[in-house]
Amino acid sequence: MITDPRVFEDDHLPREMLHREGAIETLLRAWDHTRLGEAGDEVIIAGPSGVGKTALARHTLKRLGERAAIDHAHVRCLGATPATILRAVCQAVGAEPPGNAATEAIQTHLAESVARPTIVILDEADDLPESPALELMAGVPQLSTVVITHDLNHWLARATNTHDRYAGATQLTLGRYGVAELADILGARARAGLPRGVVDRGQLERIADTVAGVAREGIQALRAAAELAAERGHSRIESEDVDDSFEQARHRIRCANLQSLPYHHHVLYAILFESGQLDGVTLHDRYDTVAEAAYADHHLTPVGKRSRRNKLKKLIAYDLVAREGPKHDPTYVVVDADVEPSIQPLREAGSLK
DNA sequence: TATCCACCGGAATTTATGGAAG
DNA sequence: CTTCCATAAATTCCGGTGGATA
Repeated sequence: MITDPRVFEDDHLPREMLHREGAIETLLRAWDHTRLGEAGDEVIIAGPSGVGKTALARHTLKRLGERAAIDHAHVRCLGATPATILRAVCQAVGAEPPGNAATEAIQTHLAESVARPTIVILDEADDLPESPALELMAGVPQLSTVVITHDLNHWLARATNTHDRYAGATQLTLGRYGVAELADILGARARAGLPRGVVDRGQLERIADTVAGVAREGIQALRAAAELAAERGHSRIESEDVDDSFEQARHRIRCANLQSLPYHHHVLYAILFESGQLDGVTLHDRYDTVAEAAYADHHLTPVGKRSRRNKLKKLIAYDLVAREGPKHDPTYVVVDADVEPSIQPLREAGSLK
């Protein structure tokens, strides 16, 4: 049923950004100087997950690129070190620095390589305000940044070193879409990626309403509904397909999340999956008894308790595991029993008591 | 109520690894 | 070949927290 799968990819850029006209104008104004060869203003875009902060920045930058000579870079900053960020920018302007240059050497290298106005999108920049990366980039003429974060004030409050620079930035806060607005957006995706007439306006509005205006979720739900309809042999999307689309979309994300994690996480997940739920003490005990067998034919070795806590936290962040019960001694439970572990490290290590 | 204990999670430190320059 | 710089993962250290116990 899906005629163009790319339309539903997370990083797909639509030809038009519906209902963000004002924001686009604001951004273009902030970058007006680039047409004179100067650096643009600094920009901060804030708002909740999945409302199109990144898409807005990329889309507007693309438009700007059609009429001005600029370079741009898109850096995902989550967990990135200052050197990693500077390196990514270097790469975007076509000047790879030596593989292990000192951080300051990379900055010098970058300053020499930037030949025209350059705009750097610092995506997932919530942890960035304290980072030396900002100061280093501030020292490069013709370079300006777009900071993307969830909470504008929280970010500014922590930006001590570069506060002056960013306090004067163009600040944009995006909210969740209204039901009608998001339905428009979903309609555009449907026209681009689905056959005519397989979904109606009422269904789009229902999706938009259920996901509470979060575009990313809405788009994935629409895709899931189309896939379910195809599996069930429907010639168009039925309401039962919409019913099940949300769980299907979440399920897919969870499976992908689990697959993306390293082996240690899989061991912990498999242990939890075996029982469905465990308290912290039993979980650690179980890990200890099972560890040798689980890691036997693996180049990795079992990890200590502190590290297990971090893995567990990651599993929780990925919505694979939840903590329930009192804060003190909570129970860890598998969120989705249909997400199967990829390993069974426990078979040969005896059964549970 | 005061004290104790086990776990949580932030921060600093250690360890392993790898590329590049001298 | 050795040294320098960097990253990533894991461990150590430690203060905070909340339930249990005397």
